[in-house]
Amino acid sequence: MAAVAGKALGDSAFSAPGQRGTRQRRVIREWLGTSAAFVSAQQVREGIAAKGDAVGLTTVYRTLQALADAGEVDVLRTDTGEALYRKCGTGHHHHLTCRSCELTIELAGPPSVEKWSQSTADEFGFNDVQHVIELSGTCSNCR
Amino acid sequence: MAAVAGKALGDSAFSAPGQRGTRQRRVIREWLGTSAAFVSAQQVREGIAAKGDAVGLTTVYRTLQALADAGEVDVLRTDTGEALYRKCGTGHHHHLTCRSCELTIELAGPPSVEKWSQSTADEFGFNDVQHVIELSGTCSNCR
DNA sequence: ATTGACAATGACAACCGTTTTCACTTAGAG
DNA sequence: CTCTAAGTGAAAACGGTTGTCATTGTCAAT
Repeated sequence: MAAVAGKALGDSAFSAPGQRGTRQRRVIREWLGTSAAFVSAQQVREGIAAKGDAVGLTTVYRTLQALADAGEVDVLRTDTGEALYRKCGTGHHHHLTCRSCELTIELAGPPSVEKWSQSTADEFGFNDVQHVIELSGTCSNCR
Repeated sequence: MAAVAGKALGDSAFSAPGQRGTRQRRVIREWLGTSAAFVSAQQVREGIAAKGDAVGLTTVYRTLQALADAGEVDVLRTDTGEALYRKCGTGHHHHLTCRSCELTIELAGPPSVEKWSQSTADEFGFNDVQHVIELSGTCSNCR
């Protein structure tokens, strides 16, 4: 149910068996690539509409979810529960976000967390640990 | 806007000017104290109802929010956007949560993060940094 | 003890992001 | 070209949360 096959199939995602290449998916992925910030599903739709393309909100939600499942985008929740998406660079990283303007900076984690999280997991008998670190503060502009 | 004054006022919260001591608030705080896990607003209400007390859902939401603002409870969001609350121990801490059963363990942070987050914030010109670390994994029971 | 002002409550409706439904369209294999 | 299952999207459903507003309760002042 959850897991999508998604093997290595060249560099074009959505080539998994039973997945079709449609205009909508192409447009959404392209648009995401141009945005550096975290955006909501609605913003994606608006951004695309502003370019003259139209994609149904339902499709935006479904596509973003698929991208998230495939690990192509990061997802995070605002404190109102809204989901924000962002095309993520390769590899593991964390975020420093301005509480006022939402400016987000991608960070490498502190060198020691990997070890710490693993040993903590071991200590409590947990497997497959993942860690998320979010820093928030007030950026120089919003000071 | 974010920061709440919350001075030392003895050990009774809800003593801020213009705040009254009501049955509902007492009951909610008491019930929270008996639950070690993260719970939703609805669960709080049900738990209280099961004890024979009745509190309106609206009041539960408002009270939990007030407690969260006052720093008396931790808030986190499930991946469905639902808010979960938990009476937190004193001081700063993090969580290790089982992705399957939601079992949550309270952790002290790795020793170096404080320094790291401060220096990272400095580097990017951010003030008032806060950090959140969430570890997730599969606990031994859910293996 | 009584009063009165205003905080608090709670049933209910509104909100809003997200998901489901379902009839219609379309990509792409044969 | 044809066929079929995947994809689409408008609209409705959903579910957690927040707003509304008439009523109730607290507590300081009397």
